[in-house]
Order: sequence, then structure tokens, then C-alpha cells
Amino acid sequence: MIAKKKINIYDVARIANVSTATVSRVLNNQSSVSPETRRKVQEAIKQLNYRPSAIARGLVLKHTKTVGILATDITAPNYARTACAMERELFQIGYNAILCNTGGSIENNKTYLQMLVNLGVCGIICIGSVFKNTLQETLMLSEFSHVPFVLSHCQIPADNTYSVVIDEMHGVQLCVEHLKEKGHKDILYVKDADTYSGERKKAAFKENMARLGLPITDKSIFNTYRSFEGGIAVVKEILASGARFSAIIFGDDITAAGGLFALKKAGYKVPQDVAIIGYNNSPSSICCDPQLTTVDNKTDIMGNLSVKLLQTVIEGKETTRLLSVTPELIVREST
Amino acid sequence: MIAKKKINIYDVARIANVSTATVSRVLNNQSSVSPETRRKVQEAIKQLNYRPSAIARGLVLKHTKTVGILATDITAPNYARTACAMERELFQIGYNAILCNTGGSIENNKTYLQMLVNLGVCGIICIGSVFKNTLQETLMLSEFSHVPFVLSHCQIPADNTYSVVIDEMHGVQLCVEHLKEKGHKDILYVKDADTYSGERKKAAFKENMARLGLPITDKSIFNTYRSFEGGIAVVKEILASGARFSAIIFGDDITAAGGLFALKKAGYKVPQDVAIIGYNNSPSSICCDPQLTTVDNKTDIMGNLSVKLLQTVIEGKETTRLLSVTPELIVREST
DNA sequence: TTGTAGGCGTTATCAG
DNA sequence: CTGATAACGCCTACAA
Repeated sequence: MIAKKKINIYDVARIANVSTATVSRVLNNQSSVSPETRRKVQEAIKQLNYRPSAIARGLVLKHTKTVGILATDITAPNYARTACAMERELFQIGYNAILCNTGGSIENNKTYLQMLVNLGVCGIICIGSVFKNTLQETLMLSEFSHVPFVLSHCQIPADNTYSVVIDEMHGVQLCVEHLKEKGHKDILYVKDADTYSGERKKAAFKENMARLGLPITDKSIFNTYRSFEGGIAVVKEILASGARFSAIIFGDDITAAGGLFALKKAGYKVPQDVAIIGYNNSPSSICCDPQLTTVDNKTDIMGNLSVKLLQTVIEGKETTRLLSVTPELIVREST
Repeated sequence: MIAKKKINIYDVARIANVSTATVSRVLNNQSSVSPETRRKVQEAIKQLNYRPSAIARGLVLKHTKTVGILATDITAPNYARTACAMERELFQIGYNAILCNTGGSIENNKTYLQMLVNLGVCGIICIGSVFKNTLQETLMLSEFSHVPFVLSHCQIPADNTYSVVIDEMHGVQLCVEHLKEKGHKDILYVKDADTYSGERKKAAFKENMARLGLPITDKSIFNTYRSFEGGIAVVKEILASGARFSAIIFGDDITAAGGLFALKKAGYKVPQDVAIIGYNNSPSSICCDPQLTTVDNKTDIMGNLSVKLLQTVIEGKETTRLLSVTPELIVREST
């Protein structure tokens, strides 16, 4: 196949017998062009199957119609769902999404940020509280001061950042309250992520246990890493520790699934002997037997709101700096 | 914060006391520049914290250093993992990935393709056989003929396409053989996707059943939609149909998980009464009780190879049009 | 309403 | 080895 020369605005102008300025006007549908001329131009465009180059346009406008989405790990179901929702929404309003999977290293984060800016993004959305540190130091750089940031699940004090967060402390509160209603007293919490959000959930656990007059000791909180194996490991640790418990809240469904596995192997019946709650309402939570009670993080809403927020900022309108979404407890068989 | 003027190549040239041409040379580290000059320029770059504009560069080079990744649904674990692997690999070799979640509509697909081309991508990777139809008709358009396509899980006859596929027929073969070894005769297959790949898996099932002398009737194959609910529904249908079976192969883990759920509710013991095999080795497969035997699709390898292939094509080197990867059976508790 | 022309930030071609 | 300078494709005053 012969590589045809890329058609440009001059070709269209020539065919339509007008100037490039006029073509540009109908492209960006400005008012000041007569219906007749407009028609001619549109015809030429269609005939040549012309598409304006986003790059050339970007060069003069100082930005391309794109926004960058930074996530540490698209493989995590709730990040994936959030990113998906954002992407969909962005597409609707005519933006391209550049989805980046940073892997979490602070060096990578910076590089990606730099790349995005060089590509002329109109804004950047970061999913997850992992970005707190990177952003904290990076956003001070003047090169980033002109691009608006929307942080999903994270807040930092900088002029050009806007946040939409989920009230995870409330999510944990729901868990504790639910378990108390079910008659549980000895509740354990498994923290499975060393992030800002992980800390907040843990804090919420302590707070609410205290508030409801439930016992909290130095054997009430255990740590592990977010994964099926991490869940197994922490349950072994719990069992070995001799801690009393009739219920465990895990930081994520996949960790809970591992924990459930280990508990069953150890001869415990769930929920009769011990109740279990996961977090994030992932596909895995429904595959467990018993199916996991969990907290839904409203990924779609988070995604949509993030994009809406960014849009109003890009358009220069006045808006709030912070939006907060309320999670929901999904009660299933494990409690 | 005062929005500082974006620093450009002229600023650097001025500070370093050379021409922009020279700056450009050190930027792209061409050989023909004296060590002393190079040093001066690099110093100026660092001093000003200068970053070349990818857009301006793109305008003259006719491409930005980016590649587009098209996927129908990042929410599906194995697409997510594949995309992740690609992204990582791409980043390594200095490319930006523009990850697009098309949702599967043929219209969307086209729009995305167009967007990517307008953004000056160096290549496009499509994940999934869903793109077969879109691409079939779209790639004939001359506007796409200059950009190389790498199709993951898909093949179409066009000059500028290269494929890396997984031998899914072999995957199904492994399932059937494994089941036969375990003494099963009455094996059912559940097709849960109306894609090219879905068809191939079904075909492979028939082929291998016949080859191994196992019975195949009009009640050997059932259809549903890929999801937990789809799995439940199809098992109900199977039960109602009166089909004989001692094992079921599902098109995906999540569907298998639903099927497992329904089977257990109906009083079947797995794997004693009926064996179950899933597909894709997703996190869900490990959360099931019993844990699912499944087929690993080698997402990392698929991702890496796709990128490597694209890279050699972009670099204009000679290469194969087709790469095939072999899946692996992961035997767990459900068989 | 329409056209002319300059500029956006790089790279690449040619001279020196 | 280095420096002018013309593209690249589009937008936008400024003029007509």
C-alpha cells in the first residue's frame, strides 16, 4: 500500500477554494463564517477525509486535549474500575486519557509526571494515596504549577490540587458497627497497606472500637501485605499470638480471602466461629465461600466526580477543593 | 504562584551561548559536537531545568514517542495484567502508553483509533479478539496504513499488522486431557464470550473430545455470558437439561466461580461429584473453595512480546508477523 | 465575512 | 564542529 501524504489544512483550503483561516474557523466552529462557505469547507473535509493534527494544534494552543491518569497498579480491581470510569467520562467530553501505571516508585512517578507535562496534558488525575509523598515535593516545582491536579483518595495542600476522596473512616465505622450489632466484641483489624489510606482505616478502627466501648489491646491490630498469601500469613500469626477474636476486618478483599482460606484450614467455621469482613467489593469477594461481607468504595462515582471536577477546573470555573463520597457496607455470608 | 514562562530551546541556546541547532544536537546526542560545547549546553539545561516539548518535537518528526493500547475492558483481570505488562515494557524503552478502554462498541473503537493517529502514536496495540471486526474494515483506510499494529490475541490479514497470540486451542486441549486422565468421560464446555477467541476454544473442545474418543452430543456445549451470574445461570440450565456430566470446563474463571457456587448450592461436591476448570488464572480462581484448576494465559509474556514486536517494527527491522505463546494448565483443587 | 502573515518549539538541511 | 533558516500543521490577531 502506498503511503499517502498526510492531508493538511492547506489541502482542504485549496479544494474548498478558501483560506486556511476559514477552514480553521469552521473546524473550531466559530460563528463568523457564512453558511455557504461553511458547507463548501465541510464538503472538502469529508471528501479528503481530513483530520486535523492534534500535535500541530497542541503546539499553538500550548496543550493537547488530553489528561493523564496516574495509578500505581491497574491490576488492583478497584483502581482498574476507577480508571475505567474516568476514561469513559473523559472520552465523553472529548478528552484523551493517558493512563499510566507507575508501579509506585517515587522515581517513576516523577518521570511520568514530567512526560505528561511535556505531552501537554490539560490536567492530571492521580488515583490512590500513594502519590501523597511524590506530589508533596514535586508540585512545588514551578513546571507543574500551571496544570491542575485532581487527587482521588488523597489530599495535599497545594494551590493547583483538587481532591475527591471516599470517607474510608466511615467505611470502617460501618464494619465495626455491623459487627457489634451481630454481637461481636473481640474484633481484630488487619492492616495490609502502608499508605496514608491504610493508616486512616486503622485509626478509624481504633476510634470506633473505643467509641462503642469495645476492647482494644495490643493484639487487636495485625499487619501484613495485601494479597492472598498475605492473608494466610497474618491469620497464622493471629492464631499463634493467642489473641481472642470472634471477628476480623481486613484491609482488602483479597487479603480477607487468604485469611478465610487459612481460617477454614485451621478448622474454623465462618461466620459461626469467626466473622470476616473484606474491603473494596472486588470480584474475589463474591467468589469466596462464604461470600465476603465487604465495603463498596463507589469506584464509578469516584471516577465520574474526579473527571467532572477536573473539567470545571480546566474550564476556569469556580469550584470546591474537596469532594467526599460515602462508602457502603455490603453484607453477605461471612458475617 | 506566578506562572513562569515555559523555557524553550532558545533560552538554553542563549544561556549556553550557542545556537539552537547545537542544543538540539546535544539533546538528541548526535556525535558532532565538541565535549566542551556539550558540557556548556548540558549545564544550561540543568540550570534552567529545561525539558523539550514533546509536542513541538512531534510536529516536525511526524510522531510523538507514544503508542496506543486499545482494550475493551481493563476491568477484566487478564486484560489489566497484559496492559500493565505492556505499559511497563513501553516505559522502559522510553515510550508513553496511551491506554484506551473502548468498551467494545465498534464506533468507539474507530473514534479511539482516529484519536490515536491524530496524536501521532508510533504504533497501536490492540488487546483481544474483539477488535477483529473493527480492524478488518478500518485498516483498509489509507490513514492507518502507515502506523504499525500489534494485535494481541487476534490476527487479521493486513500489511501493517503483526500478531502475538496465545494458543488457546492448546489450552483447551490441556483441560480435556487432564480431565480424561482423571477418569472423566462426560465433559461439558461452557462458552461465555461471543468472540473469535471464544469460538476457537469451543472448536478446540470439540476437536479434542473427538480425538480422545470422548462422547460429544448436542448437550455437551452450553452458552452464557462471562460473569458470576452467568455461571450460576448456565449451571441451572445444565441441571435442567438433564445432560450427563462429571466435569465442566468454563470459558473464564469468574464464570466458573458462579458455576461452582450454583453447583454447591444444588448439593454437588466438587471435585468428587463434578470437576471444574476455569480459564485465565485470575485472582478469583484462587479465592474459590475448592480453588479452581485453570489455564494461565501468560499475560506478562504476551505483554512483553507484543511490545518487543512493535519495537522492532517501529525500528524498521525485519521480523515475524506472528508469535505464538503456549498457555499452561494450573492444577488446583477443583479437579 | 474572509484572507494574510506571524508564531508555537523542534529538527534537519545547508553552508560556513 | 557550528550556525542560519526553512519546514512541520495549525491558530489568531490584524487587515481588507
